[in-house]
Amino acid sequence: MEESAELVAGHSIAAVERDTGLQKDTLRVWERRYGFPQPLRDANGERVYPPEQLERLRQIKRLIDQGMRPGKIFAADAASLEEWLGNAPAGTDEPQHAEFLALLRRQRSGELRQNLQQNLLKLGLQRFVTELVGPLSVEVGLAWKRGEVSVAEEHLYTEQLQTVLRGAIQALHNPTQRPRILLTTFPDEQHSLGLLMAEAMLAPEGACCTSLGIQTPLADIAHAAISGEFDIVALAFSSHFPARQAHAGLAELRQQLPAHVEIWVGGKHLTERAAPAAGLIYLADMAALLSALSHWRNRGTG
Amino acid sequence: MEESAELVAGHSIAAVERDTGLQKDTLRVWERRYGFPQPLRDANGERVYPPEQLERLRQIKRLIDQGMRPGKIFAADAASLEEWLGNAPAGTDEPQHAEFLALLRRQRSGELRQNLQQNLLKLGLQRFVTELVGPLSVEVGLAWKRGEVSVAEEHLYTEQLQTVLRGAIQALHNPTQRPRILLTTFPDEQHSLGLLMAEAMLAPEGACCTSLGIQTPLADIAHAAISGEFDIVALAFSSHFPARQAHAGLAELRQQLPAHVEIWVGGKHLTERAAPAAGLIYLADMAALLSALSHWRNRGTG
DNA sequence: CCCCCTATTTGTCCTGGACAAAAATCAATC
DNA sequence: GATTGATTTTTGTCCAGGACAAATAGGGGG
Repeated sequence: MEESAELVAGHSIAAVERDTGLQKDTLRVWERRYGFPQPLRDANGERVYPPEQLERLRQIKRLIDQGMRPGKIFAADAASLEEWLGNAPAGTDEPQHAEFLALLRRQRSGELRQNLQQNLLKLGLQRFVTELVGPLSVEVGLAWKRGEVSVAEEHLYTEQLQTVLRGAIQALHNPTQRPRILLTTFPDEQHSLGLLMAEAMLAPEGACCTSLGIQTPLADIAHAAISGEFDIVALAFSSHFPARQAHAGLAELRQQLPAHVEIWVGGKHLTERAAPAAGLIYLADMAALLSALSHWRNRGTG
Repeated sequence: MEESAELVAGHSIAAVERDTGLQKDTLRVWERRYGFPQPLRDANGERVYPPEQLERLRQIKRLIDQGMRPGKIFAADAASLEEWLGNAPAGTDEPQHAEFLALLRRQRSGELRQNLQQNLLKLGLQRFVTELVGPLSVEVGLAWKRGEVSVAEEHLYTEQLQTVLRGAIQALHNPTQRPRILLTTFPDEQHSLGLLMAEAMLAPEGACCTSLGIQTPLADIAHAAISGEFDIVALAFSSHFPARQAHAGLAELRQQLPAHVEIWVGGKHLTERAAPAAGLIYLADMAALLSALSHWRNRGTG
């Protein structure tokens, strides 16, 4: 019922699904439409994927995650595929970032954290976020796309950064001040760093931040905001969150919340596209959080 | 391509797969063979599962995970099914837990964290985990199932607990000692608290823990373990992770890792079922981590 | 009681067709 | 020329119903 061992021959379709994240149906329909992958068959007629094809599928998945379309990928030959994987738009590596990336690639989690901690003390929390963490996270993402950093190493980065940021935020928590801000994301959103960075920007300003973490259902966000008497609901969206889904959800949330509760929308790709929905405040970057905050305070007192 | 919202009508087969851990093929073949579930159909002829059937499927999955066979379950009537399920040893609410739950329901995140922090100081990190956090997390989960606690409140609990645990762990990190333990979960696993609790148990013992957080692809776990020269890979599984998927993945991981790297498997429901896969060390609870650790040390020095 | 053989149960895989959401392309307007 | 709206193409998921092997249960010997 389940492949076992599979000594050298290859992998079952279930194993490929596990390893690549591509659904079984997708693998079969690709084979039918594009002629790749073209697995061998065992005695029972079941697909057996050789290791090379699995590796190629992993690469293809990476390209698709980057937004490339299957049609183009399968039409291309091996040469241009290699090229796409290697086409680093060479973000000018600042020397500081190169150092972090080197630590990451060598899995020196302790040193990495120490280094982050030192920079936090040197820069202060807010500049730490805007000047170091923001750009560095982008850089790590790019390095992952280029295949220079593995998923495991990206996770390592996230973990260490979480520890450092949470430690700093914890010390600043002030439960009595205003505004009261509820931070969270929609369901399907996987990335929590944006929330932590936002909290790190707002906490030193004396805002009372409460984070629900990622993936809070819409109805729960609205209910929590009302019953917790929050002034602002801040939503974070990572760059590949479907814009359509975001706008639909935001419209519904706006409707469920009383007008005096502001909704802050973080996520560069949502601000770029002109989508001037009423009653929403779009924030292009972390610095914009500060102006939005002072704006709220001026309004409140003025 | 993907269901969204699904206001009240019901759930797609993909949603049911996500929620129950039962594969799409299994759901279809049950319908064919046993006549249950019997989902409605939408305009396009696709299955739409009403909430009651989804709930029943969840119950059935629980019974199967306990070792009961589908044939018996589907042959039984509703009464005896209730009876099978009813033998749950009603968790006696300790007064301390009631207090935490009350804070949670009133969204007093600050007081909640303070309270957790005080208990941490009072009990020490390891007893804090085994005596308070473990039982309390189960209690919160049950309260959620009973509808007494919302998703938002559960998230709030997770966030506060993360802050407290990470703060405590950070101070203990010791990068030079042995064994070096890599902590993470398989893809599809959503819950990170188990990892943090494990780290909290191990760090005071002088183990060098590195957490990759949740959802690390199999190949990346193996690669990171080897290149990082880890002695142990510890995987956490929450109670509803599909056992089948877990065992398949563990077998493959065992194959990809050198024999001298131990694999520790955390998750009560995986240890209950007799699944004596060779080369894996099953841990029924947090306390078992300590005996596994001393076992490793005796072996290493003995 | 344990071990081996057979029968049943049960989950996964298969094929090939269909369709809707998302993306891309094209058309028309300010 | 750029933005909006309609149309076409691409692409992932779903369906039916048949097949088969691993897992389990049942039945004798030793």
